[in-house]
Amino acid sequence: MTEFPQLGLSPTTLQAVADTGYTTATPIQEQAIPVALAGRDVLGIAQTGTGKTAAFTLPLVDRLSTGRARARMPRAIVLAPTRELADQVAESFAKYAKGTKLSWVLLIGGVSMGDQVAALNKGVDVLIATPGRLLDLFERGKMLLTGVEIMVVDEADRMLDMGFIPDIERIFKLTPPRRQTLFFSATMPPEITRLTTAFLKDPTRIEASRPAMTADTITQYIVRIPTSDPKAKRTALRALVGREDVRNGIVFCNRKSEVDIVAKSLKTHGFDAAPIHGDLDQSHRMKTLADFRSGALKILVASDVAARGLDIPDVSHVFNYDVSHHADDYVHRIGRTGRAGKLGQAFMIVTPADDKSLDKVLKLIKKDPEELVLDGIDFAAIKDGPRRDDKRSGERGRGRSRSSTGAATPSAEPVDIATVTAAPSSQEAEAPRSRSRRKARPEASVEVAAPVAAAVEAEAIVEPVETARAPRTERGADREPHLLQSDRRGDRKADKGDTQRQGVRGFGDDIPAFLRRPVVIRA
DNA sequence: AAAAAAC
Repeated sequence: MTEFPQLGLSPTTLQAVADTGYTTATPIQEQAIPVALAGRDVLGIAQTGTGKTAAFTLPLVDRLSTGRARARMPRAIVLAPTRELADQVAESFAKYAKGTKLSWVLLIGGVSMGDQVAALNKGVDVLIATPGRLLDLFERGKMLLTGVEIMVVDEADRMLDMGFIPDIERIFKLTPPRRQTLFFSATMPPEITRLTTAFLKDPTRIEASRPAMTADTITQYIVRIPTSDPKAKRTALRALVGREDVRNGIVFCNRKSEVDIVAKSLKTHGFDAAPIHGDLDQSHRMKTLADFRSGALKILVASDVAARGLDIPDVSHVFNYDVSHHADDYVHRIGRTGRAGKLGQAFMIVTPADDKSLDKVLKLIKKDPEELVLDGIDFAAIKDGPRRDDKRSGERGRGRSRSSTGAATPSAEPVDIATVTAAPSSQEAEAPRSRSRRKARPEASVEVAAPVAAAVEAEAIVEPVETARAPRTERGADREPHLLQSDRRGDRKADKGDTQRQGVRGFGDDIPAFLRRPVVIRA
């Protein structure tokens, strides 16, 4: 048990810590803070919930508080994989840099650049950033990174998953080699090891005592249902959420479209729920998360954007509406509950189609969660019941379905107070032959107006020639403007109508016949 | 089978 005052932090920083109410350092803090204060590199193998953020924020604040930033010359960078995590780090700065003159700015995408640029111009000590926006601003000449004294990389293995490693590498190279680096990752796959050997100097390796694969504070349950029909799954979910005493809970889905549908279904049935995923605009994401944190929102329906790292101290329930395809995602998801010594419960709805994924999860967690049986739901009736018109649009997993989801009418689905009882063991309920999910949507083929599709084709055809003449820049800003405007997202809609008249760009009046034919792209 | 991240 180490108390914060023993770690060598300055009185100002210690005061800020005291104000938060923390007195005892976590193992990762206890080990990393003295090393970081001494100016040495740290390689921290630790997951969220171990106090990692404070482990780098505190020494960062302490070491930077003596100097002052110049315009466009930040002194430190903290990189995080998602916008929400970056924001979380910024909150940590707000707490711990309180008594200092340090300034910081959150550089993330999805929000206007104006304030970010203004802060850079004025001079800001710490950039807390996602890689894309940081590089974007750098390329626009908004800052120099030659004055960076400390660089922090958080959740490096997740950055790897997300394909950020080249960006991280690039940012490393833009900062001076003599900088101090604090590098954190929950796991150390080879690619991450390569990065650390290339960019860290004689780092002190610190391993936070590996928390058990899943914490003992989390009780896990499996809820098997006999069909993977989305409507049946939603019914099961609502029954489950309804019978639990949910103070606040997160429902995880595998797809963004499903997140929307499930959130809507819960709302329609009177639950206080809201969706969060990467297609929602950033201010909306932030507000939803803030509401959930403050308790103003009870149920967060989320994609895996919220699976890792988010630190919400007191989540009572996690519901896995879908089984994660990657077992480690499951561990991260349920890790949103049972935090800070609190008790949590995690449920996973399992359909016959999930066998493979479930096996992987069970193998990883090395536990055998108790099985619950949802009584009182007639799954066969849901599946085979009278087909309503809007049902199909609800299942049209592509684009926005106009007429809401099958769940729009409360009476449509036999919901209600299904009772849940512990099952003796394996359950005999045989799965009615589950209609193959993907086949059930011929709508998934999309008819595309000829010129648009043609433009898409045209890229493939013309590109080699263009490339030979003048290599494109990586980031797309300087693409040949006369060719393919239409594959840029924002332009697509506009072009659809226009190109009909204009023909296909780049072909003048001589459009090959095959480009004029309607094209069907299969999903 | 997916999600995330820049305009």
